[in-house]
Amino acid sequence: MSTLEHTLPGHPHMTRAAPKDPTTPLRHSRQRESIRQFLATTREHPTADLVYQHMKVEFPNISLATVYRNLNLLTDIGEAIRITPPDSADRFDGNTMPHNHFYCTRCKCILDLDLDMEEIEPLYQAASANFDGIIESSNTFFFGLCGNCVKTASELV
Amino acid sequence: MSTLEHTLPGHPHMTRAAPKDPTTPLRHSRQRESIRQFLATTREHPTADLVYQHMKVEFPNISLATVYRNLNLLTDIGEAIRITPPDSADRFDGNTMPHNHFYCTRCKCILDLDLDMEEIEPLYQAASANFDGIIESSNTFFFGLCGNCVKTASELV
DNA sequence: TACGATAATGATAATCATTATTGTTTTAGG
DNA sequence: CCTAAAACAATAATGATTATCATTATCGTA
Repeated sequence: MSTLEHTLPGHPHMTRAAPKDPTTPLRHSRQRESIRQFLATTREHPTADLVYQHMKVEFPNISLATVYRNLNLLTDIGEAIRITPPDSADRFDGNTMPHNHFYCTRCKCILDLDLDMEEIEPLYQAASANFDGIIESSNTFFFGLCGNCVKTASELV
Repeated sequence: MSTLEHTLPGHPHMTRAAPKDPTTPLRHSRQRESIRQFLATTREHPTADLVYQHMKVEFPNISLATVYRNLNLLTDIGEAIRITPPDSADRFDGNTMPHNHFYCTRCKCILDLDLDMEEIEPLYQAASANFDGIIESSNTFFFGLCGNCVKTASELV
């Protein structure tokens, strides 16, 4: 396992939404379990609001706050990854294996990139070299047009 | 010049704040000039609000909207870079030379990283390889503790 | 030098994403 | 069962950013 596999997953800001005392174990909740499940199966990198819409099927009166609470919680405990695009709401990804993301500037979809994380390792090393702090993780984001948008754009000519 | 030097600067979302017709040249404005100047000289990667505070010295009744408008405009025309941290307001950087950023998860400062952009090129190539869209730019963000925070943290023991 | 078209501004309302608050319901251990 | 507190739903509040609109500044031209 590379160093990166330890350090890359998730954005590192803590917003624990549950027990005051972080040593007390989490209690079970059907809502959280369902959110976790949904993230585990979808590849759509949904926003909090999309997760909310989806949860309403099973829990007609779930609260948006509950969705946020649990997305933050899952992110904090490393069971989800938060993705922060420059111009829209955060997305969440249940796939915590280190991987990279692509952001389509036209349709604003987020796609996984099939890019070996080993590629990033030297970058990480190089960055740590002449830096007097401690680099704990890195995150590479790619921008451009997704396949669909390229097709659509060419049809518009 | 590498491909990257063309594509890396700035986040690629357009929010033009000025002329309806983008072919008409920009008019001069003292506020915009001052904002541009401030970005050019500072290394602090200020938020819109910090720019606003700074501008108020010279323009006591400048509007925050004007600051946002011009920061967006400068970003659009490639004279500034927008940096979007995962948990706080956007920062702006007048240095449009391709470079990377470090984000301190403790004090939330943003620092430039002395990392040769050549390091990133292979990553960019690799990402483009098996991807059916068009990758136009990439952005690598590093997280961790800055030098000051490392020092402070060790003193607290 | 004044004039007119419109870009740019200041003031502020509106929007959007997210977090905080509060009272109620669930969970899980005794 | 009973109870403490975790988790919830509902919703108010916050923070960042954008939209609106009436006024002012810029700049080419009369």
